[in-house]
Amino acid sequence: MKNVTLKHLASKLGLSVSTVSRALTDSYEINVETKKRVKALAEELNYQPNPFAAFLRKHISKTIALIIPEISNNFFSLVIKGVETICAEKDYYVLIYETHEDYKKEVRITNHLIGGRVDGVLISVNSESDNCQHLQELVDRNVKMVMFDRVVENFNASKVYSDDYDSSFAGVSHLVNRGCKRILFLKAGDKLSTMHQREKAYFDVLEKNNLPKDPSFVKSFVPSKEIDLEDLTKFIVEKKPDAIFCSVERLAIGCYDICNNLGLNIPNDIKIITFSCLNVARLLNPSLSTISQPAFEIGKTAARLLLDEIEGKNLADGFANLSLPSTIIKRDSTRKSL
Amino acid sequence: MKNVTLKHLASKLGLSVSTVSRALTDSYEINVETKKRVKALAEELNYQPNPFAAFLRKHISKTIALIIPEISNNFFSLVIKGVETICAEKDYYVLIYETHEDYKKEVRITNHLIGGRVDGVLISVNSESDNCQHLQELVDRNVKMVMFDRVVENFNASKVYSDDYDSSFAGVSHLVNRGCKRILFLKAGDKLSTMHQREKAYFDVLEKNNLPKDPSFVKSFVPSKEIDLEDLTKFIVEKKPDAIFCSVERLAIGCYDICNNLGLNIPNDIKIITFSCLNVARLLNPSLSTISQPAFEIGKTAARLLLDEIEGKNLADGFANLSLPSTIIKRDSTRKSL
DNA sequence: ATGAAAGCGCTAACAC
DNA sequence: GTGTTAGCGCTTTCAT
Repeated sequence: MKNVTLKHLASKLGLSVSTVSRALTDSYEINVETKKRVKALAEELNYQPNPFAAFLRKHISKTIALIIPEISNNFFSLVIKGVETICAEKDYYVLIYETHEDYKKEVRITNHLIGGRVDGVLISVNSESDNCQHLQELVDRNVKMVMFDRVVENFNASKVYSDDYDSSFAGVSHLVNRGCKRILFLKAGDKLSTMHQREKAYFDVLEKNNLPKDPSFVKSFVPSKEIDLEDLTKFIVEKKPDAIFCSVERLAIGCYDICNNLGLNIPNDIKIITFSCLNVARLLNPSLSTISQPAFEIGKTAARLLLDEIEGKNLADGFANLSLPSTIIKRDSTRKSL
Repeated sequence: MKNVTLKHLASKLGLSVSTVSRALTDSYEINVETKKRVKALAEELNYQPNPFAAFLRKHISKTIALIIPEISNNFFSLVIKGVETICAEKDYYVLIYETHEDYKKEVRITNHLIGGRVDGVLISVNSESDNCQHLQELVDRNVKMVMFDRVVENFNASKVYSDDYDSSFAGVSHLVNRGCKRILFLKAGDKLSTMHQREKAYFDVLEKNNLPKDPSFVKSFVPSKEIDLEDLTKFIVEKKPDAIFCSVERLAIGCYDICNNLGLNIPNDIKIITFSCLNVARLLNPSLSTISQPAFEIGKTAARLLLDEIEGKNLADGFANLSLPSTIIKRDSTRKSL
């Protein structure tokens, strides 16, 4: 069975291609009866317009790209869900790309998008680079862009992120309130503004509470690599922390494993809190205290901003800059020690 | 900045469009020097071919669709990763669609794909329907298809799934070996062959061990809905099981919560084993025994089959039918009772 | 109210 | 080797 085209419909109906096209788009100039006939046959043969041909004329693909570091990650898969929700409503299609935290892959992807494959891009940048030329080029070629979560501070685009500073401040303060004095901060990457915010909050809490601010208590991990558990174990043994503030879920999971190995009791020996959207955090042993970013909302908000921009419903005053609140949930991993 | 087209390049170089096109595809008929000049300029201006125009000529989009019930699900997000891995290698692009277990959405999606948007489709069908006309229509219009995990038995397409019967048999046998006699089976949906396999294995184990085969010990949940915890609680209270065999992770999580509420100890009062790809299963309280399907492998294998089919590297003998082995991991939730 | 024809950017058959 | 031309399926002037 061949695909049904306008031409087919036209010849079957004894009409011209252009009439059929107009009938299907409900043009006011077309006779009501004709419209009915056309639509009936289109329905019957299940005519589906060829999106590529339409694009070539209109330069609108009704497709956006979603560029993220990793799909199998609770945070990002919730973001995807949010994006899909909005795009489905507005009949946009979503192309998902993974960078695996690799700058080169990110460049390859954005180059690929230059050809005019998509109307816009939602991106959470990789954590390894601060060079944004490839992003600028996309924007220059009129591909709309909205950044989310991992945003580039000095880049001209709308941005949606979470309240990294405030929620980190609350998280570390919670540890201090539980009596912790030797708090490690485990970072994922050095270049992201999100990480800078979290680190700043960490030190500010220490300062506010007159606790020593020791830079050697901060350790940075390369997000694209497996966590080096041996290395982390050494670090923990050496620093003898009474708490760990993790900036990503994977680090907290690693800490759980290490504490189990070392026979350290959570929370009596060490308390742990982490950024995470893990839905079974309450069922862990012990249940894990989390700072949960509003991933689904971030996805929805970023998608809405992007589609508005694509459709010209632009904000009068330049770019949006939205911070959405995270939720801090205190569970047993930061319970008072016995 | 306008997008760079072949026309631009051609006029800048004083060549015809077709020469430029051929130079870029490394046609043997083009002068080496010319090729160099063309490629240099293309590089300089970062020329990216318009994929829509190319498609319109060649009817090859180098894009496939991946249709799954849910993205934020450990199993499916690993499948996505597998698919992406293969497709990235071969320079194919992946369009991800979610059905949310909704038959109508699935039809809407497949209709959308009829227009010629993709060269092929990877699908894990929704669990609510047994009508495959919409899938047949896609295939009829020459869109290649490979089914994975949730396959339709009597549909003509290559299929990749896991060893549902064998792994279920092993899982239920494990419970019986631990001394369990009142084992509940919690199903997700009634229409999928995967569920039939799992159910058959469940009853076969009971029969083999001369345990009563009581159909009222099987309960079916609608996968698209939130689990009704009250209802499930009643069921557990009424049946007084000593073990629960869950066919999806969400059900096991629900059981954990219920046992916590009822003050039932896992594994002493009730043992639990479930199909799941949860990577923190070992850290739950108690650690959760799982049957883990090879999600990443399933994704890779299905993608390979599909791309081969698209590129005409067809299997001589019709369709592939591959079953990949799951891994059963025995943890504390099925530990011997004290 | 309908049709004819041009053109989106690209490829490929056919000249020369 | 390179240019000319037609056409993929669609939308959109411009005619009628």
